[in-house]
Amino acid sequence: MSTHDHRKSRITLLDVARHANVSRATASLVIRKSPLVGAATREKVEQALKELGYVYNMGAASLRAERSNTIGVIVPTLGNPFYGELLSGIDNIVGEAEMVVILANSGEQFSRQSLLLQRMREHGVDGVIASLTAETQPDCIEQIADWGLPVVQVLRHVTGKLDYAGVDYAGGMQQAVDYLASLGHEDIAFAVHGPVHSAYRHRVDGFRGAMLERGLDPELIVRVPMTMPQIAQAAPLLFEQERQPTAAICFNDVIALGLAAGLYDCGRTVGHDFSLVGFDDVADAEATRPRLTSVSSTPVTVGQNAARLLLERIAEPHRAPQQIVSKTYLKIRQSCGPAKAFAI
Amino acid sequence: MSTHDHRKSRITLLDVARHANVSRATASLVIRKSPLVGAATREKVEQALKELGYVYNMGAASLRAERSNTIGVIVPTLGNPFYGELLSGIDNIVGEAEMVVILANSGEQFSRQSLLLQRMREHGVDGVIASLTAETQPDCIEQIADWGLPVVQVLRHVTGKLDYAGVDYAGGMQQAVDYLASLGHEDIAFAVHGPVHSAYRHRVDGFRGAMLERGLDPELIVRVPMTMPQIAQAAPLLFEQERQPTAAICFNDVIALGLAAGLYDCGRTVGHDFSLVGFDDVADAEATRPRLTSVSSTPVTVGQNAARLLLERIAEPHRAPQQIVSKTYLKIRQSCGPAKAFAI
DNA sequence: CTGAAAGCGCTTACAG
DNA sequence: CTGAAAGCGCTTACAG
Repeated sequence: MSTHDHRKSRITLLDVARHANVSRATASLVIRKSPLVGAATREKVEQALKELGYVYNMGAASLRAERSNTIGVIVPTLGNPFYGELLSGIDNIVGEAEMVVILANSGEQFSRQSLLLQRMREHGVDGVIASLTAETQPDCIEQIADWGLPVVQVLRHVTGKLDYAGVDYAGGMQQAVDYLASLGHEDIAFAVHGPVHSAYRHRVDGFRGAMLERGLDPELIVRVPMTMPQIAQAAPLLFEQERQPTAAICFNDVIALGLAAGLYDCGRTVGHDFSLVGFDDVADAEATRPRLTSVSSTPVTVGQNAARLLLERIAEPHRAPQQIVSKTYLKIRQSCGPAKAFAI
Repeated sequence: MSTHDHRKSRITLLDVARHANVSRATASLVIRKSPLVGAATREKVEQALKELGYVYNMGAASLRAERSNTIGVIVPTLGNPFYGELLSGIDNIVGEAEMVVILANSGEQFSRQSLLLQRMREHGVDGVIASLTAETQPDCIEQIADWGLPVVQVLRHVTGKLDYAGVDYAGGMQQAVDYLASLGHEDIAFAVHGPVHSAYRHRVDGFRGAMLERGLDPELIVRVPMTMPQIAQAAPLLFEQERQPTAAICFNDVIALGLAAGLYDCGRTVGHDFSLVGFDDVADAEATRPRLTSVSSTPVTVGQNAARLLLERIAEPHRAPQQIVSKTYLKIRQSCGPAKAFAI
């Protein structure tokens, strides 16, 4: 193959060293900003570096140093803007540490996730941040840690033996329920969808707990489809329950936005005839009318936490597993109003 | 540092070869699925691979083979869901090729973009897909190609000397203008924001061209802010122009969604009092009421095109620069209605 | 179809 | 503070 025949033959550290009249080891020290090398020598070498247009070969360095300055990130989807923000947060911190992220998308498929994990291992990543699929068993993921590959779980918690950065979903649910209750709502639905992972269970448990605490019926849980138009069409489901809810909390903003649209289609006025609380507080929560009240789950912060946890773990492989659970906060806008009796 | 002392000492190809009673070169051939090796030998080696739990060391292979099976992707932001979909498309194709993507976010900053490009080069990526910042000059990016690093431009076109995968923005504008004109609109605004790059200019030029073609005033271009709430607040700007528009085409759906909200706040009924066409057709276009009519720019497809172009370029470095410009299509929903005279 | 040798470009002890 | 040597784990010609 002539794949690389246009590639200029590489300038190596040895070339630089010769040009500067030092040994290769010295040049290496200069590059890595070691304090062991004298100012004059450093100067000479840096000059040579520039004159020759030297490019550091991370691959070669990795091979020797057994560290690639690369971390893997596995997300279950890139369709939800929430994950874009999470990635932003991760990218911030990883970039600051002069490392680089290898991104992959599992599509919520366990088998694909395994493949990606394997691929990342072959690429020699220094660690992995993953939002694991619902099917992931604790031993599966602990085994990866046994490979010597640090893993931090993000958003979805599978095992207590590994680091985790997530969101206090139960607390968020509590905030949503408290708020609706303060407006007089008693029949509150919880609209959910998607695979049943820890983030799902924590939300459901949080909802049930908060409702029970107030002596309210915690069983008004309705499952809706995945895509926007389907969710909108499913809005009438809310009223086919045994008890008629006057408000709904949504698993995420995708559902909230979809239901808001569907309720509109049914002739309901959100914030007046019916109250709606979203979850995540994505950018578009601000763009619908009425503006969507939503529990913010601060994805950028969660991403940053996960990245910090991973960097710390890499530096200190044997410390006890850490957890950082971010508080949510309720962003009150216009989609909720006081409860009132109304006829269908 | 004891960073890696928990790492099991690695099984190498040599270990495998010994275990299978063959030479290292033979084991290497088996791994790379070369047809040169006999079935019996292959069997033996594959057995050994499994028994020892061998993990391929891509880093070592890269060093020797001068190919990392890694490609770099630089996006200007991760906040817009549009880029999430673009990444999905890239990830598909790159993953199929058993390669991996290194992701970075330039934040629309040229200096950061330069840093990232350099970093990717040091990591030895086989090529880069980049949505370049507005300040990027042709020579800057051509120089990168001179490094021997294949680059494909995505969405934003800087130079004809390198591959490009994009969208027929001018065609999309034509579709939007034609559609609004067919509804009787004559005073059509174009709402824009953000940095002035090729994708920006092509849209503006497309708008102007399409308007002129019909003898309509092409100068109703209004700049709005970047964030959702600010855009909504800026909606009245539409009516502070010399001529009162009865419709607006938006640079992207973020603007369209923001303006739709702002128009609602002004007491206008979108699709009735005022017509709105978005651009990109993101998921939420389906979720607002009235549903947003939008020019779809098929981001997943564009991502796939860019990735294919890059893989081809890597295989064939000397072929002429290619361009793949995807057609847009108008997704008609509910946000446009017939033009009619109305008093403010 | 298989083997022995060299080398990709670094970093790491070890001397001095 | 600097240098000479070894080696990270693979692939690549080159023989046979």
